[in-house]
Amino acid sequence: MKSRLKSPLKKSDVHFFERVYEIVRLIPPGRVTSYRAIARCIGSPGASRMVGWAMNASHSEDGIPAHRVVNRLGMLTGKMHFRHAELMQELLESEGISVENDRIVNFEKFFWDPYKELI
DNA sequence: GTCTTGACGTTTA
DNA sequence: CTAAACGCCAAGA
Repeated sequence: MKSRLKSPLKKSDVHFFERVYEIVRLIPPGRVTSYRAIARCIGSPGASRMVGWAMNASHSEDGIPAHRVVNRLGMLTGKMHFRHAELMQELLESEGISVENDRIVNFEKFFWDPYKELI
């Protein structure tokens, strides 16, 4: 078996978007995670931008809680891509997460790491 | 094949 | 704190 330090699957088997969606769907309500954590769980730690890109393409998908994905600082950088700019914050607050200045309060407390949870 | 685009992250000034 | 420059990597043109 050849060394595959990055992707555990062959290139033809890799469905980057689907993997992102699969993980995002598993984020529990009231919890959040970061683009980098998802990318790292997939096996491409440096593909955090792609995770965000996958979210951009997730509008046609169903059941994707994109509001639970923020950047490493807990900032709602992607709120502008929702139907309304404030929808992301509203969804988070409806799940008990406080947001101030586009940043999640006590981000570490609500952070959900798929790499740890999906062992 | 090349080139551009990004809901990111890190570093530097 | 802001601003800019890189690096990163998958997808589309």
